[in-house]
Amino acid sequence: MGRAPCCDKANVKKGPWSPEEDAKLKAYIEQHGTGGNWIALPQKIGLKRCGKSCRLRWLNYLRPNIKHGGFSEEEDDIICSLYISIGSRWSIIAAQLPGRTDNDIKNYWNTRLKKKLLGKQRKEQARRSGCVKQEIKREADNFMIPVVMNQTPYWPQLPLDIPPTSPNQEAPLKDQSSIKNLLIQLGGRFSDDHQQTTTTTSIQRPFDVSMVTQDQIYASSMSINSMNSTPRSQLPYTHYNVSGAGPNVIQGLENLPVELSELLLYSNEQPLDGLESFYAMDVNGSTGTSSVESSTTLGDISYFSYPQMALDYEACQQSMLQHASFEEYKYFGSQ
DNA sequence: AATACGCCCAACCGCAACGCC
DNA sequence: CGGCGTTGCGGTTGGGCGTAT
Repeated sequence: MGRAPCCDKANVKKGPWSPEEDAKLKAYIEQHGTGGNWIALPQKIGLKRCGKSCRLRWLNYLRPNIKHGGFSEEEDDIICSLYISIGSRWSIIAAQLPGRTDNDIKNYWNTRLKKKLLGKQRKEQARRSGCVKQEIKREADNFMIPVVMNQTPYWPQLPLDIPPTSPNQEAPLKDQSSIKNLLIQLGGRFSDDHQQTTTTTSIQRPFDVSMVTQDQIYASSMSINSMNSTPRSQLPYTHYNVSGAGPNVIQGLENLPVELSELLLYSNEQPLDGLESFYAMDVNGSTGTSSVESSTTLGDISYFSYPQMALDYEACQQSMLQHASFEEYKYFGSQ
């Protein structure tokens, strides 16, 4: 027997809301609030709607100061940057964009931004010759990669020495610098924040797993997960170096179509529109290539020797791995 | 003009977290 | 501490609309 439905599905209206329904709901909430009980609300006001549906309608459409469409370049920047850092945590991303709803951002990402970014990647990819793919595969053999657990690629969530996140850090980020701070904690760097970033992060990667205890890894994992309402996998992760370890394939990606794997490997090679503020810098502190929008040539994967950039690369890979669907592969990877 | 196709977005669904008893 | 109801979240769906053929 399954869970009891939240409402009598046979007796609720579904589909688009009428202006009358909107008016009823809006008037009631503006006057009385939600009463802390969405389930009971539709009955109170005589709406044949599920409580969840009322809540969604209010939050996504009727609530004051909601903006629809017309995303600015700055908003694009923020969405892209946060997505690369934390993935599809739409509610968190929406919290940084006043007037935007998670649903709106999710739709915007899925229908436009993602295509914009991946489309650019594909263009760049197509521009490059097949021999370049060979090159990056060879270089990838020297990349520190995560162990596959239960056949599911598990990419590290965070730098090991990020300080524990305080509850205060869950407060909404009100401005670009706050967002930068968040991204810095997550491994990003910005061209105009050299001094700050070099002091707030001191990532040592690739690292020797033998020097890190499982407890440390787990504690770090938990600290970053604490930023999010829903902790992700809490499995400890382990790195090992596959240099000279046989198959010419990245562990953890072998179950993915090779084109997708390559797309992931390409994912930080060229500038992406809307990410201008999300820069990495090299060890000399000069503004330059970023993990996300690196201009690093394929033959030059020196960013692996730059700890920060290796981290950014991982973040990008992780994000792509976790969120690239097979449909994307079919669409982008087969063209 | 008719039809097919693709895009966009509002809304739904299922699940996990949360909170109360 | 466990059960249950509610809330919040992210993925998915389906219909409207614009564009291409």
